[in-house]
Amino acid sequence: MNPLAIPEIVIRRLPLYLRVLNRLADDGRTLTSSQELGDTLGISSTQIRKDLSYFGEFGKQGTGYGVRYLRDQLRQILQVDRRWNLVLIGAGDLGRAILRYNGFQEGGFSIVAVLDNDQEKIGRQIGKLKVQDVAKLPEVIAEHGVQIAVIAVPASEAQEVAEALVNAGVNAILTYAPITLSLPDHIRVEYIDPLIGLQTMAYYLSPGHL
Amino acid sequence: MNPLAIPEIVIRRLPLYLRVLNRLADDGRTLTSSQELGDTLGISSTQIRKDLSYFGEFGKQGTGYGVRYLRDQLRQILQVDRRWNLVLIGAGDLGRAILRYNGFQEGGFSIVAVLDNDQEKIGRQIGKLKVQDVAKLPEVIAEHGVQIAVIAVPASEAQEVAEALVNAGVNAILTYAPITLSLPDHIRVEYIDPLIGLQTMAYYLSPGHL
DNA sequence: TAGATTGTTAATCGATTAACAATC
DNA sequence: TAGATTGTTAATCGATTAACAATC
Repeated sequence: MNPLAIPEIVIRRLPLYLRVLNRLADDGRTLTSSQELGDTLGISSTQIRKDLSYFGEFGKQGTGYGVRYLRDQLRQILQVDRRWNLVLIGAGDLGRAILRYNGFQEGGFSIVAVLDNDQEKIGRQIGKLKVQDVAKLPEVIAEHGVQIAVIAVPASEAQEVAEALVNAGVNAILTYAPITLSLPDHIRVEYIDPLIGLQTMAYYLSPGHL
Repeated sequence: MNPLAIPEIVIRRLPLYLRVLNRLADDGRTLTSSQELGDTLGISSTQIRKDLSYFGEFGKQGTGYGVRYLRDQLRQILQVDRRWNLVLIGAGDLGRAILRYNGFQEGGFSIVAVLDNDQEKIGRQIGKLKVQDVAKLPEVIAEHGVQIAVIAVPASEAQEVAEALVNAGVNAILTYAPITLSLPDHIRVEYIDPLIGLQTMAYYLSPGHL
């Protein structure tokens, strides 16, 4: 293995740090510390300093971190100091909610197209986008240089959609369908599944755990 | 610490196992193995057997696991062999998407009320539920014996809503707002934040990582 | 019986944290 | 200077996995 490889669990915490830094910057704060970041997130300050140390030295002893500076550095590290074009598959309620959520935009991602296979939905306007036929997938992907797709279709269709996306050249997928996708190893997949959290909480809410 | 305490990371995998078992049962399968479950989820078979061993012995050597039996056992362990009543705060696009998603229902959770603070939305019908004034929170929680709430309001309102929920007696929260909630330690909180996954993937999509 | 698969132990691997020198 | 906080090392802690006896 690459001796410089950074643990994925570290990479996964960087967006959390970035989220807090964005918030601090919005609040007009100029300085922060690993202590403050950790308290906000429920993480130890040591862990935050250790995580950051994989990438460089961003703070000043006795002073802490410049909020904007650290934010910009994290954006660079995560490659969200530029814009990623996304396609969204599925124009149902969930798809619409995703389209109206500003967070993607603010986080560095632009949804440039929404596609569906339902003739009823194709052609409808949602915000600034018109729902396109999923058959147009290859053209849309090529046209916008899309590398990341978002799946918001029923579980029963997700695998098929995912394969079409991969065939069209996408190499990362964020899926809301509660099903494990079976795809080539080099395709990155992230799952959003609210049931995991709910069922985990249910376990801890049972009498023996409270 | 309790020497019998089971690592949370183990608890968090059980819903994944349950999801696959539900699927296998729907497909009419009667037997499975740790190998098959692991292959489906991208987890080692050893880890699955080890995880299950915290709770008992559910399989037969040489044969594997009965799909329905293991599914029922996991439901019992996770306490989703019964129904949990949820309240949903926020009747925007996301709230509506959550209400129409069957997965909660199938996973053991029933959304029994939806509340909002927007006079425009209060009184509207969404599916079987009428949007109620968030001021009614305490009564609604008491009436339905709600222990778990789902937050689908903008980030700027999430902390306030969370505090109201805790005051009304809720002790677990699933939140879609991209903000870390500051709440008493005994309150369980689960976060759904699509940006974490997207930004993690962006990191790995950069030229040096592909 | 032979083959398959579980449940479990012990070893390995990897992540977190305590401690502290450096230094602003 | 005194106080605060970083960056880093080494120790600790915890999770994963390899190996295998048990047994269906």
